[in-house]
Amino acid sequence: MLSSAADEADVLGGLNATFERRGLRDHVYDSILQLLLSGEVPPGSRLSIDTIARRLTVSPTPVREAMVQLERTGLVTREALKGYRVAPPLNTSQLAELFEARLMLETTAARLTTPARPPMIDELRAAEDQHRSIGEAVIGAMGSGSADVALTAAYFAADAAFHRVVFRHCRNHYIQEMSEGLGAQLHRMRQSVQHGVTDVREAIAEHDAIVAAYESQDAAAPEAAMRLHIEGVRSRSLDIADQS
Amino acid sequence: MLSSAADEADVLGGLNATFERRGLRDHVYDSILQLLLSGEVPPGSRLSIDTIARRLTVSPTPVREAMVQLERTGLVTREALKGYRVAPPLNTSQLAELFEARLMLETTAARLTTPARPPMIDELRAAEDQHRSIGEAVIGAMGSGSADVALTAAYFAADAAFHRVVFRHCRNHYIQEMSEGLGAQLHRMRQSVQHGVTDVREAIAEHDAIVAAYESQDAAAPEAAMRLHIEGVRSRSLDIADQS
DNA sequence: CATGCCTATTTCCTATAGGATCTTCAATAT
DNA sequence: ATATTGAAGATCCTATAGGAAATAGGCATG
Repeated sequence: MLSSAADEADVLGGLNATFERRGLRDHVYDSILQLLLSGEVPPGSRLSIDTIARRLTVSPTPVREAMVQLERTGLVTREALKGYRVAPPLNTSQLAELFEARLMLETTAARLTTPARPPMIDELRAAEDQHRSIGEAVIGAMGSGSADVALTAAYFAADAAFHRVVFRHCRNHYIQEMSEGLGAQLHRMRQSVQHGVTDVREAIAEHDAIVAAYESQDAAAPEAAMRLHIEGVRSRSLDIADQS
Repeated sequence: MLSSAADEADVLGGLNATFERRGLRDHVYDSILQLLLSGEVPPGSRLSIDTIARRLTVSPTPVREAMVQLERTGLVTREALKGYRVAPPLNTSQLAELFEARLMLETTAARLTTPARPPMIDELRAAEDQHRSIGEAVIGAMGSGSADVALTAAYFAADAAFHRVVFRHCRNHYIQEMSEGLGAQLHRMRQSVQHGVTDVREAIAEHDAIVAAYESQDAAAPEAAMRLHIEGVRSRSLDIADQS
């Protein structure tokens, strides 16, 4: 994500290091988002405006604006005159709705990217290689019994990157935006499930099937492969959710 | 402690119906939204924070929060240190993307509401009656050559209400939210096309076909009818857009 | 002992003020 | 005549202060 900024720094020799014209509001937004996605704050916790402002050494106004932005993503809830709270975890029915929406988005994106252009297949294959290598590391760590937080986070990031390749190439800003909107909810789900990742082998196999479907020149194959993958993730996740 | 509050609400019935505690921010949001949807402000106009604040006799802070909220809907654009502007009109490719996304949402919603429960069909039929009556008034006004702004606004509202019935009954908050997000963009499109409404007869016929499809007990019929409708709206709108 | 009421503190919400930045417009040099 | 430069005005952005509401705790009462 920082690669473009790093490239500029290489060319310009780090001249305009602090020339970002992004306003203080966006930095505050990133900080709070990172705090929420890290999972350090349990759901239902109060997010005091000026407490956050003091910890970031800014005034409450930009914090308030970042909160409005976060409210629309669904990560925080707001009650008038009572402040903001971390959104409660998703229940089973909300989880089902989330997967239904994701199934719609991913299958549509797969259909819109068929037939696939060569650069997309290259990117997809590279993303899957990354996903597979990290996934095998996760499997190795599972054998030793240690649940590495950073490793699972990297795994989820690689998985998300794989799917993002498809959305990026479907050339539809609205669908892409909807997908990113669901991304935050997905992260919220993973926190609530919390038992780590248990379906690495299945995910790798299904991703490989998706890549193969794009290469097969069959017009209906990518959408079908993507549907199988999302439905597989859904059934596996709902099983885990039912156990708890 | 929570049970007592619920009991009190039951006992008191609908006594405190209009005591919404909605903060000043939401009122400002509604005001600016109405201003934008009215079409009085041309695209690209600057939306000065404190000018709006003075006209609404509030402080700039709630206006700023409402702007953040509007920015995420795509109705206004923000440039750091340069302020907010009314979003520019949609070009042809954006229009195509918008209809592609809408096609995905509406067909999915139609599929999720099949088979239809009786109350939904009743609501749908009532919404279509409303749409038809207003549509016939629009046709009559077109014959006399007068383009009534309020009448066309009512027509678009009736059309949106018809589609909203389906989304409300598909029981998926995420899809419903996405649909409402596209609603603002749709309104923006209608302003840019601006030539009034020219496909009233086609829209009424296609809506009737949708209702008939729900009544037919054919599991695939509603989605197909909805697809035909959206594709019809798309081709008619893109034709108009190409002419201009 | 349980319940309702009252007060104090914390927090949110709005308003106002000052510093930094962009835009506009006029003047000047080429 | 055109492009550049400079300053004035307006606007945005951030910080601080005060009023209003909610929460927590203590106290009186049935």
